[in-house]
Amino acid sequence: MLQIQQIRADKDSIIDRILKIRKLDVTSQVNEIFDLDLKKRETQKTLDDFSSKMNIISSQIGDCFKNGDVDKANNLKKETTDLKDQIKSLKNTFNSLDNLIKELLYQIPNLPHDLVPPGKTDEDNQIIYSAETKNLMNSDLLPHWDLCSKYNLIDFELGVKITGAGFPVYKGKGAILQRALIQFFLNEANQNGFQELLVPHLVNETSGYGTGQLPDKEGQMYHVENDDLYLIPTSEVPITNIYRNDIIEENNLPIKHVGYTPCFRREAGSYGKEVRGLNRLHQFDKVEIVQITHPSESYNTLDQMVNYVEGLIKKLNLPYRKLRLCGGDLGFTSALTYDLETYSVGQNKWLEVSSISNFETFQSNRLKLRYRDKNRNLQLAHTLNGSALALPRIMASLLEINQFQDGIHIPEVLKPYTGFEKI
RNA sequence: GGAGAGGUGGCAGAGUGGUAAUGCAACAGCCUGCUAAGCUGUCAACGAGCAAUCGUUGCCAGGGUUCGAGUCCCUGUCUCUCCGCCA
Repeated sequence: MLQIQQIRADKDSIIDRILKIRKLDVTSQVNEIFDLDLKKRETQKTLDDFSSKMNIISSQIGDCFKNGDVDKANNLKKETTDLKDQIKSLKNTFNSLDNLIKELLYQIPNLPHDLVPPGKTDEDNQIIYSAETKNLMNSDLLPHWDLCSKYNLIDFELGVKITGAGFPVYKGKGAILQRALIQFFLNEANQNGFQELLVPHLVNETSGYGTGQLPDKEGQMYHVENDDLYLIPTSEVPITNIYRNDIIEENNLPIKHVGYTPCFRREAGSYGKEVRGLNRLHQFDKVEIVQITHPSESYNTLDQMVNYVEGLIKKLNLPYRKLRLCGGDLGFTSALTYDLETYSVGQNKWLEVSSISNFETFQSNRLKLRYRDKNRNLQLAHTLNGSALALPRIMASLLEINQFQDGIHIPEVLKPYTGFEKI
């Protein structure tokens, strides 16, 4: 959530920027917030004055009772009745203004960074690097779903039987390969200074708001109504929320975590070949890296994280490309996002395997995640996260590009983890 | 799931209706050959003011009673103990 101070200071440039880069018009919401904020502060001033009067009278009454001056006390009591009503109604006004402002603030997306290209759809994303794919195309190559049934690696039908579409069952070497990838990603992250966490797969409503999934993506999460808990759509939610309401000493920054969890997404509205095979699932595995940094460091950190994830893809020998997301494609909470996509030779298309974002203070403001600076003042920290990596599409690309007459060859770096060299 | 007890600042821990003691830790300043100690202040949110500063709020959350609530009442929630169930 944007800080109210930003809107007070410079609301027009916020409106401009979101319109120009994200192609989203928030004029009326921002102006309304601005006006309501004025009213809110006015209300607080009167409320404070009245409360102050009330406090003074109350303590006078206390003194009177101590001195046995009951008549005077009773007279003073009469004075308070009016005051009391006014305070009550001012408080109601204040609270409803406060809630209105919050609701509206929740609807304003993050301000895009200078590097974000303007644009509406994924066609406006900037391609920063792309592997050459011409030589890779070959109509004999099978898509991964065919490979999965040919070698009995993943059974999509079985998942339908026991749960529903989008919940595949991994079998035998398919399951082992999946586990090997997870282990590989976790070990690499550990070696790069990310502390590993194993976190809950369900979170409460507050956590959902903390990282911004709520209210923006309400319909995308599975909701357990009996206990009012949500299945996590990414481990970003539990990991970042660990630091909700926390104050971190400046010299403990940056904080670096890695976590593996399954992720659950309802993916309402998805259909057709977009959801074929491993392309889009309701439950999938992901290793996620999260960092909390000093504001002055967050963009360096973002670059490092992107480099790190690129390194993983390179070690797996997968052709990939790197995109800088345009305003329209940029997530609600993000200020700058890079996507990494690996090439699917069996489908002749790019698959998003990682999304790495800097949220600046957008999440930390909601989370009240702060650090204490050199002057002992509290400042909002910056939060970042990225997939490192999302398993299903890596699996898809990997199976497809390593298919040969004699089977599927396991990439060199994974052999120690799988214990076999070929499927 | 049933019964009981409890939730107070970074931590520890007082406080049963009069406006949050005290200790430890941390930070800043002062003081003293050095160190230790000592003294003073700070340590949450919001608002007003150029500022020193001032006001309001804050004792798990939300309501209520009262001139006044950490304290009394109601609801929720979490923790602990006992019982039940269980990998």
